Amino acid sequence: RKYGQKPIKGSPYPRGYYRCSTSKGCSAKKQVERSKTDASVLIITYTCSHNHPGPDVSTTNLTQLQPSTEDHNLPALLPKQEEQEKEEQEKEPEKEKEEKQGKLEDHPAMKSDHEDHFHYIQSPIRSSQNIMIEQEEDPFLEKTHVSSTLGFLLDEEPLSYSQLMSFSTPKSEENDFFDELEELPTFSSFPSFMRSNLSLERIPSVPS
DNA sequence: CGTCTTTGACCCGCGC
DNA sequence: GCGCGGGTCAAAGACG
Repeated sequence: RKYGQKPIKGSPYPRGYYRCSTSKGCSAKKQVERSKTDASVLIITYTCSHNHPGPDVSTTNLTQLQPSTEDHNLPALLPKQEEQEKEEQEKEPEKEKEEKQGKLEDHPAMKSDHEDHFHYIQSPIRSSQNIMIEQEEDPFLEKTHVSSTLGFLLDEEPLSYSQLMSFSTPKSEENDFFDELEELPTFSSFPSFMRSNLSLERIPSVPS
């Protein structure tokens, strides 16, 4: 659940703050911001871990992923996030209705643009590094979780990670930015699986 | 009616 | 001690 948003000094893009709302005591948090250097790159930072089992594992798809992610700090939670993200995604489009949507529909080209970016983004390594750095720098973050998360991301699928972060819409408005943000988190949770997932999710969001 | 997103204000830590 | 930047809280509005 989003609980705050702040403009960041050296970045034209704001940073969004998300917290796990599944459980009161859960202190799992997530920060999402767009790289100032690469608008197509999203930087997602996870803080703390969930102190509760995954809520609705009903997200069948995720279930598959879970086995591998289990060891990582983002276990069942991931699924949950995915759900949230999904919801958000749906919501976001609503906004677009008012302003952006028109744009998207009007500019189907954007879609291709999107895909292009994807490709482009795929150069992951750099993104991953960014993330790691941020997390490590942050003393507040639970290094344990962070490192494991990052490590697993990097080790297992740096690419996926980059994909997560990478978004298209460099010039897109903030709304778009956030919209995408939601999706990213999901990916981070799912290593290899993410890729397909990502594609799937993204597609729907893009009106054809 | 309940829940969630958005946004402004407040608080805290850090650097100068 | 002051100012700046970042993170969180709380109120208002919007939506389902």
